[in-house]
Formats: sequence, structure tokens, C-alpha cells
Amino acid sequence: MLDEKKKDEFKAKFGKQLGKIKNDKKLTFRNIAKNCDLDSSFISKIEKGTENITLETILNLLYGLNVQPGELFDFCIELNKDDIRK
Amino acid sequence: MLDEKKKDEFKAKFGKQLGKIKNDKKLTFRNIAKNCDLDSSFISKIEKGTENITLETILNLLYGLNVQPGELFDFCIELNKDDIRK
DNA sequence: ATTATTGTGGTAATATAATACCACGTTTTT
DNA sequence: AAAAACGTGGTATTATATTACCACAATAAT
Repeated sequence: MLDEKKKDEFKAKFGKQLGKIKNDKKLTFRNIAKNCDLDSSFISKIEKGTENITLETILNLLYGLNVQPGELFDFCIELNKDDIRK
Repeated sequence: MLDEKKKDEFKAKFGKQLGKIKNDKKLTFRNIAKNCDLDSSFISKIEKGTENITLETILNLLYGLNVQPGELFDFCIELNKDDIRK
């Protein structure tokens, strides 16, 4: 149901959104890192879309970026059109 | 900077949001599970807030719930008021 | 022209997430 | 009243996320 491609796409979109916020706020990786106890190179990899991070790390990012969850996840994915649900 | 309490709160809020969507759509755990290749007991634990899930599992949930990322993360956290940033 | 900062890839060790079960008491349906 | 479906806690194994580094080329600031 969920192939590697879709997973990779999701991580890539998440990373892209992270990068967008980072650039909008004129932050650097080391800058964010200082505010959320994460290694800057790790954040760089997240932005690249190569990491499958957890909720706790997401929370760290929210603090580092100073944004709400909805802001970091403000992007769309493809959902099954044939999947009927209310 | 991020203590266990804040992490637990975040997971709890996420679980609550999952539960809200599940109830709104009148879905069951086994129901969601069938649509996203996850074990129903695992989803139950996520709703309880005891699991630190990854982006890939989040994607599974999005498919299982048939919602967009922003919908699942439509809740607020406390951010540092003294943390000045643009 | 020098210095400082930035993004980035690599890595080894440790911690922990994911998976796939079972079992059971409690509703809900039939 | 019987059967089916539900939420839920437990668990052992396997896979992988996290952490904390280093190093370096490219860019920006002094």
C-alpha cells in the first residue's frame, strides 16, 4: 500500500517545508540547532529528506523554528481518490 | 530545554487529535489499521500517547484516516514567549 | 586577503521504534 | 443469549532513529 517512493516523497516534502520556514525566518541550521538541542548536520539531513524522524524530534524542530505543528505540516499529499470515507 | 513532560504532552496531544478525527469519521482502530498497514493495537497505543512514532508511521496514519498532514497536526503547543524570532 | 560561518556527508555507539503476534474483558450486533 | 467486533495491554525480535562527533569545500563577513 505504501511503497518506498511515497515514503520518500513525504519525507522530502516535510524537509522542503522545514527549509521554507527556515529561509523565511532567515535562520541557519546551526541557529536552529542551538534552540532545540539537535545537531545542525542532523537538521541538514532532515531538510534533505533522508531522515525518518520521530514525534519527539519534530517537537524539537517546532521549538527550534518557533512554529506551531500545523505550520510545519502545512503541505499536501496525494490521498486515494477511490478511498471513500466520511 | 525539552523535558520529558513536554515530550509526553506533545505525544498526548497528537494522540488526542488522532482520536478526534477517528471519532468524527466514525472509524475504529481495526478499521484504520486495515487501510494503512498498521496493527490496530499499535494505533490504540498511539492514541493513548505512549508511542514516539516516525514520519513514515505518520504517513501511514494519514492514509488510514484519509486526511492531510495539516489536519492531523491541527493543534497547538506552548512556545517560548521570550524566544524572539521573526 | 583572512577569518568566520555555513551546508553537508560520514560514522560508531546507543537507544528505541516497528512489527506481528496473543489474550481478554467490554460493548455492540444479530 | 450468542456471536462478532471493539479497545487495550503485553511481548520478543528485528530494524532503525538518535546522538555526538569530525572534516571540508563553499560562501560571507571583516
